[in-house]
Amino acid sequence: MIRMTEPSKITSQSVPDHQPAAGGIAARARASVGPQYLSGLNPEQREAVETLDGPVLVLAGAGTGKTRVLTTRIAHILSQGRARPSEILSVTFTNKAAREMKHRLGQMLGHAVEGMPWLGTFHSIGGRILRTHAELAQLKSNFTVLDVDDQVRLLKQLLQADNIDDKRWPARMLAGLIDGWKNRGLTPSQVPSGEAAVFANGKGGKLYASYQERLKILNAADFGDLLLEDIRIFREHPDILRQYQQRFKFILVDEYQDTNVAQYLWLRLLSQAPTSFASPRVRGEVGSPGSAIARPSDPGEGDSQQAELVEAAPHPDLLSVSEARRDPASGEKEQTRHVKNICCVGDDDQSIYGWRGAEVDNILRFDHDFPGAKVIRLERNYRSTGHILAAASHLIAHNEGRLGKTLRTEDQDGEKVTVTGSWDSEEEARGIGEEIEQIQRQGDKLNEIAILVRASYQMREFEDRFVTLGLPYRVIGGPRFYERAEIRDALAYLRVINSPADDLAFERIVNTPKRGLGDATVQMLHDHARKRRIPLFEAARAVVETDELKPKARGSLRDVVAQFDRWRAQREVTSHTELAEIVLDESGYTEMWQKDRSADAAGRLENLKELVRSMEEFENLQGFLEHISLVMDRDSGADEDAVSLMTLHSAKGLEFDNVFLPGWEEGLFPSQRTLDEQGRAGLEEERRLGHVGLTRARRRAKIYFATNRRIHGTWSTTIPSRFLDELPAANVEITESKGGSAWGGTGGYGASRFDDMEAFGSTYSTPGWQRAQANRNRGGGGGGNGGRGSFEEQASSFSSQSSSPDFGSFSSRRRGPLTIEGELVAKSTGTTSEFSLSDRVFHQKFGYGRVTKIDGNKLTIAFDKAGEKKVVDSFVQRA
DNA sequence: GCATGTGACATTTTT
DNA sequence: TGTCACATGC
Repeated sequence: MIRMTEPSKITSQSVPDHQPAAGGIAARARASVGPQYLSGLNPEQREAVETLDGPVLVLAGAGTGKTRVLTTRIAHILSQGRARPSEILSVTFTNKAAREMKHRLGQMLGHAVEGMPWLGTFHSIGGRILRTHAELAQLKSNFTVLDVDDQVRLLKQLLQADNIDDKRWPARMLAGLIDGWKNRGLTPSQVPSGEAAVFANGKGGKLYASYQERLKILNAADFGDLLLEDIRIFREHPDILRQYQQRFKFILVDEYQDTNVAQYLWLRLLSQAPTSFASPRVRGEVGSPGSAIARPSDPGEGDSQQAELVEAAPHPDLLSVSEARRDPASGEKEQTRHVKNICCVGDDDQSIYGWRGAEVDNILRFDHDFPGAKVIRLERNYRSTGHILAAASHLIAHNEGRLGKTLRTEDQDGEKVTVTGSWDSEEEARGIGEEIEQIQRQGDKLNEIAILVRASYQMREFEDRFVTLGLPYRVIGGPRFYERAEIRDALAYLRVINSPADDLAFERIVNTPKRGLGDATVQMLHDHARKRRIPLFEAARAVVETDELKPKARGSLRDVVAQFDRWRAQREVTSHTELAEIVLDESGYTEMWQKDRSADAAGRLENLKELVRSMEEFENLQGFLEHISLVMDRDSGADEDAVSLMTLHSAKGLEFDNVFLPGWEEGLFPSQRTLDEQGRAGLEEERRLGHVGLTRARRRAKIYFATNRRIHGTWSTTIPSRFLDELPAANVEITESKGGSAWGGTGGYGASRFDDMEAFGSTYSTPGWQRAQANRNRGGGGGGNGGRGSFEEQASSFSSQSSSPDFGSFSSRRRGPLTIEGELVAKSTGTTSEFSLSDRVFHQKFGYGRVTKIDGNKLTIAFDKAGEKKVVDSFVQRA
């Protein structure tokens, strides 16, 4: 799997990163919790583990064993007797990371993990703290955590109530703004008025305030509140803060580069050593809405933001904070004398969530925020071969705002990173498909192959291709489990049972499945509820006693109310899992999906079962609902051998032997939109994304760019990404597109295109091309003016030759047999298909259809919804 | 209240 | 191009 030059260290070093060492570390650690667990560490890792006192920043480059350091550090703290498990606060961003840490700790320590109650995500721990002190945030401890969808629906109602045109001012936008404010630690009164004014002609701030009010009435909190309300409580109740400060002897933070301001503040408050007296400083001195402060990296925007902030929001917290940030002498030293043992692990070069509020600044300024901090760099990479690492390092070196690390490996050079140009995105997909088959023939597992795209719309082409090839693939990412409609519906039923005041949940399911209770009815209920200041459910109960509704709706609504009353009664005598089954059944919800003929109905029913199954892990309905929105993960389902298809973002933290990186073109990657919106900072983040992509690869990294890409239906000509020029020539090899050669042969297209392929290879790094880029960057993407450089002129002349290079026009020019499809048929065609013409079939992705043509094991199927597709017969089943 | 048509719109997404 | 949200018509 991993080849390195020092065999003796290989196992000890790299195995825990990939699989449990058979009876190794875990067993030894259990036998005697001695220093054995330290033995496999390199000197830097060891230092990161053993430096227990004071603030520590571990800059852990990609593949340098960051999780290992974190878990070993915890083991070390415990084995040294410096703290009990319940005295260690250990936060991650994702449930996956938290689980991974628990798992590894379990291996090292046996059962001690059970006693690590404070290892979890920021939000789950924040939520836990908030539930403990809910009343201080005007909530009950059983408050509901709203997801984005609920959030938006709630905001929509507020907009309507305020007569704001939600076409012009979409609720989603407001949700984004509020989220952003919360990410920055700003309560409604703290939002700079300039910013609050950008929405709906100055109503933004007021809407934020009324949104918060509504949340309290609904006994609900959104994700942002889980941290922001903690911060507020900590600030307003120093005694409570002190309690936590005393409890947590050690704090560990994973992926520190991804923390936002709120998370920073939260950590910062908790990381101060408890003072014996209520500190008069706690309020003013701690914390900083850092993003409101100028980033050193983008002067223009930052300055104005800061000016605006200071001028517009003379909130004591903000002012003292910005001063503290700017002037290290102002009280900060004093304060940090009391900073306790906090260890943050992260990699500024992998900060790719700036657009979501992550502050690279947090990591860049760590030693400023925590003076006296020890900074330890992990630079030895145990993952990638030399060429890959060199390419990634060289690329990221073009960024200016970074702390700087030099990754090194003792691995061999391996294969060079390849860069391949294709005529268009279809050819790119064909070429990659072919290379994957080749890799597969060499005996590599499909599980060790990943395609990492910048934007999810790129996936489609690959999916189509893989479906025709019969190549198993899985898409990673997409909607999370609890975000799926069927799960949210089911949860809504349970929420209404658990908390009759949950109007959002009630509204969601009152007419799902359809019961003839449409907008008019719901509107009526709303009026009633508002007039009498009661929840919707109670309004419904009252309204069915009147004759305000038509008989049909009235009966229907009466049934709903009666059902919920019954279910609530049953709750006392039935287990929560059973209750869930009863509810889904009696409500007609399950039946609704059983009747549904669309392709994903079966999957939805499966998800519902999975939901009920997952409830067993919780003691009761209440406990389940409290955690569901925070800990429910999408199912990974990595058991079968398949190629992974995902965005660069979701690839962070993963690794594969073979990594394909398509779509390295200006506009797509780096994304034009990011460039437009974030300027240079955006470009650097895109570059980090490229760095993340490359460093996912262990043995092979392959980059692609196409000259023509279809974006939203129309073909447009693109130019290769500037990042290609930033790769080091010595570690990169320019290759030809395999997909292109499939047409090989004679005649106009194939030949000229092939020539052009070579032109790509040699042209994209010429001075002319460089100049073209420089012009483009300066000139801001106008139409085809002169002086653009040879490459694009060449490219656009191609596009005029073929205004629409779609599959049809190509295949009609095709001469010889097409090897890709030929091979496919030949491979498994010995068996004739078990299907016959006009058979009714079902396909996972396309749904139901009828077979219209049979060619060996290859079927042409006219799908009811998806139209005509060619599909390998093993992918469909009889309907 | 529901099915069908029409227009706007299109990154990345831990919790 | 394809999806999704809304509006119109039955």
